[in-house]
Amino acid sequence: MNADEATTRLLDAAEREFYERGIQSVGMDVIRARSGVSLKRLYQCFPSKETLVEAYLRRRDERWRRSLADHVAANARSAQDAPLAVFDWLHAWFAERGFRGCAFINSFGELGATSPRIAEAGRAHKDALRRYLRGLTAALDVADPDTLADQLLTLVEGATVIAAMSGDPAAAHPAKAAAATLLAAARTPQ
Amino acid sequence: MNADEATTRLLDAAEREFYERGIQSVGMDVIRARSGVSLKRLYQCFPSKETLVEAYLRRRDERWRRSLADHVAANARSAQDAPLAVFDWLHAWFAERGFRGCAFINSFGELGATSPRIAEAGRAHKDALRRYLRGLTAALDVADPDTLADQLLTLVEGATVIAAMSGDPAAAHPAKAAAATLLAAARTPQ
DNA sequence: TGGTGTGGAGAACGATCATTCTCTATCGTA
DNA sequence: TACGATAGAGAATGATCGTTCTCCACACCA
Repeated sequence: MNADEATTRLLDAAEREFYERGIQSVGMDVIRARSGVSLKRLYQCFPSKETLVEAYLRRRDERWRRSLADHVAANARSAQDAPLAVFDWLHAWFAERGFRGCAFINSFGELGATSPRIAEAGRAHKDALRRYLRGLTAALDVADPDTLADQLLTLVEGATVIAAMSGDPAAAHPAKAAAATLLAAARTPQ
Repeated sequence: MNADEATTRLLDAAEREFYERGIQSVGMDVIRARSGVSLKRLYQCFPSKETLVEAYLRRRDERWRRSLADHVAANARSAQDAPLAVFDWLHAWFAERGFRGCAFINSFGELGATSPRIAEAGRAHKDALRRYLRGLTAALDVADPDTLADQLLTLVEGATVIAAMSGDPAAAHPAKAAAATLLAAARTPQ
């Protein structure tokens, strides 16, 4: 097995285990066992657990945002419809087997106070998501697209937290309805 | 020192340390040192770390919700204003020194998959908050107060997560503005 | 064929942690 | 004052974890 394949297998195992059970609950030996990569190779690819966690978060960030953007690009019928498609994608995500909330919120709560690198990875993810939503609202004819994007971001995060803790994917519905109301109100200022 | 005082000091130390640094990052010896309660007494009051964590969460739940309800009761000028007062209280909370997000979201992400009791404490907190918000929206003349309460809950959770990760208390502002828009729209169905 | 380096398996190390145990001192009571 | 129970300090225990080290097998090259 070459170093590239080992890296991929390590990140796959890390994502599965860390996301499912939390970071501190998963030892490096579990990563070794689930990836089939020896400990020596593991520490060649990632010199510490923290670097492995950071790499897991950064890869997940990219994949998560690409999946969201792809869905919105493929399913939104208009620029006005795009922000609502975000919540359809969220609902599907919430309903996935093994959904356990936002990996960045979870790892931030667990290690944000201890590890600046993990805290920063979480901030980077949220910033990128905010930029994406601003891109969607900038295409609309509304007075304050940035504030609207911040409101949508608030709904996205809130729905994710509620879906995770309640275990009910329907948490996406009030969020989508709220987003629709905000969009309509932003289009027709009093 | 009697058992009651020991319990109080233990819960005080637990809340300070667990909230600030996360649960798994704080050992029982730290709780002993910061509370001034001996290990023997500690384990008489709480037979395991998990029971201490659960007690910390339940006490924090009550205090947090009472503080919110007191603020809203004291500052809301009308039933229509009450939901917005929630976000003023949130903003003040976000600006507190040592604010580090919602203790229940954090502990859920850290240990929800491992400890059913901690997961349940988080659900209980969110359910109680939802009931409180439903109480506020039930007093309004709106078509669907329960859905409105769920939307407010989504905004509350989202603002809390964003404020924690960004470190910026201003996350309360777009949430409050969104709440105002939703309230106005609920009062005047098209 | 012999030497060298790489990789894997897993033992070893050192630290930390939850929990329990030991020893000693203190205190209320007769 | 003498005794029995209780409490505190902190050592001990047993487990886990991140990380490193040892040992051996195998492949590549002269």
